[in-house]
This record gives sequence, C-alpha cells and structure tokens, in this order.
Amino acid sequence: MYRLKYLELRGIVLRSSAIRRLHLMGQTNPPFMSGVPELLLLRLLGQREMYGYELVKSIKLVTSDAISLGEGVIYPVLHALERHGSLKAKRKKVDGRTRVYYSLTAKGKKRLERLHGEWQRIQTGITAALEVPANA
Amino acid sequence: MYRLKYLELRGIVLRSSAIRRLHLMGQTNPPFMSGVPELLLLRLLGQREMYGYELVKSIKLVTSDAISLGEGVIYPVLHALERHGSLKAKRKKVDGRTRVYYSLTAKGKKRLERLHGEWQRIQTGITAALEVPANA
DNA sequence: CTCTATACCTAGTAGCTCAAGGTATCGCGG
DNA sequence: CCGCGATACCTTGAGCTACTAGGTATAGAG
Repeated sequence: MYRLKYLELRGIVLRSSAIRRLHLMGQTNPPFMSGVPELLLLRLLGQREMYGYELVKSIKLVTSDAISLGEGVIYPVLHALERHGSLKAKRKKVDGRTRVYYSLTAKGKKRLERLHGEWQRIQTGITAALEVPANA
Repeated sequence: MYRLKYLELRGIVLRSSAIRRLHLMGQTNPPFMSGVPELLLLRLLGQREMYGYELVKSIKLVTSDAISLGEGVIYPVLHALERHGSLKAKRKKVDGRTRVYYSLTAKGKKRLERLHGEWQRIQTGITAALEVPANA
C-alpha cells in the first residue's frame, strides 16, 4: 500500500513526488521551439531598415518559399518588438501610401544575438538527434 | 472614399480584401515550427523500441541537453501516435515495474519520413535567411 | 470601372508545450 | 525500518505562439 506523506508549505499541502520537484517551481519556460518569426524579422532588419509588407515578401523570398509568414503574424510581432524597445519605427509617405519602416536598436541587436545563439543550440541538438547512428 | 462591395456566400457576407483571399480558406495549417517532439520520438523509435521514461532521458542525452522534453510532453504524444496507428505498444514487466515499449509501424515510418522532410525544408530555409549576406 | 497589388491593422481561435500534480515499486543509506 | 532518490507510468489546466479570417485604403493596369 502506498503511504501518503503530507507536507505543509506556504499553506499548500504537497505529497509524494511533488515534494521532490519543488526546485523546479517558479520558472515558466516558453515553448522551446518558438520565437523563430521574431528571429527572422530581427535578422532581416539587422541588415537594413524595411517595412512590414516588404518583410512579408522578403521572408518568402530568402527562404525559397519554405517559410511563409502572413501579415497577421508579422505585424503583431513588429508591434511587440517596438513596445519592447528592440525596434524603432519611422513613417514615410511613398507614392501616396504610408510605409512604416523599422530598424534595430541596440537592445534589438542584443536580442538578435541571444535568439540566434538559442536557435543554433536547438538546431544543432535536433540535427544530432536525427543523425544518431545506432547507439543511443 | 472606400466603397464596400458586398458578396453573399454560404450565407455569410464578405467584403473587400476577404473576397480575394477566399482560395486560402478551409485549410487550417498547424504552426510551421511544431511537431518537433513528435519527430524526435519517431526517429528514436525508428532505431529500436523504447519505453516512455527511457525516451525522456534519451532525448536529453542525444541533444546534449539542448532539448529537454518533460514526461508531460512525451506521454501525450506517445498516446496520440498510438491512437493514430503510427506506433504499437507492448507492456513488459521488468524488476517489478511495468514498462510500455513502443515501436514503429509501417504507417509510423511513412510519417517519420514526411516529418523529416518537412523539418529539413524549414531548417534549410531558416539557415538561408540567417546567412543572407547583404542582398535581399 | 473593376481587379490586382501595395500597405497598413486587429480579433479570435487552435493547438502545442509546459508546469504541476498524482500513483506505485525498488534499492540504498542511516 | 524508514525516508529518499531513481525508475516508471499517467492527466489536467494554463500559457502562449502563430495562424486564419477579416477590416480599411490608395494606385495603376486592363
């Protein structure tokens, strides 16, 4: 028979295996695969300033259609990055249409480097897993 | 002034740009980055049959800790793949503990190949985008 | 005059991944 | 002999990303 072990912590009663995993609590990691659209945007904007619609086309182009992010993905990310201080926006009137040009700030450069590194780590890991020969 | 154009279709009134995007409707694409945990599981099981807990440890091992999927990720995916017919399960009693061994079916092999190809395409695309020199 | 391309935007949803929690057995150290 | 850590299975609910669908507006081609 399994015997319950009670432990009162912060007013909450914990039992069994939960006790042993307490050290993990408090950190809410984001899904490990996410942030790729953001990375692509930061990377492209790290080379020259561009506007939203242009970025949508550009991503399709440089990835040879492998990745196609709609406007509904691009614009919200752009706005979030601007709020966060990674990008700064500049409105320009061209041919009667308004374009919003974005460029990287110093903070954005830092973020780009961090995300780039993370992606490399994950990508290397997955590649290794997919190439694993016969041992494991 | 912008003039509305009404179009009744299937009882729903559509206007403007929505009309031009109708051909896109009906296909609900999953997020393009997802399915990596599934791919890793299929790949490992394509080499030899393993049980859940072993897979959790194995993924950490072969990716050198780059990717760490918890049991809460592994087990649901395993169950879904079994329901789908990609895996078949076999219960074994070892040292008083029950292990559920999974192995690939023919359907699972097909799925593995498809996901592998998709991943390769996406990975190549992202790499290209990240390496783009100065043109775009 | 209408269609297409350009150019901006938001809301709601789908679904994947995660943290947290639960049950049970075995072996080791105290 | 009791507790702890490791092994081994499992589920629920929350969080968050990225997607689809939809909206407005101008310019130019046919």
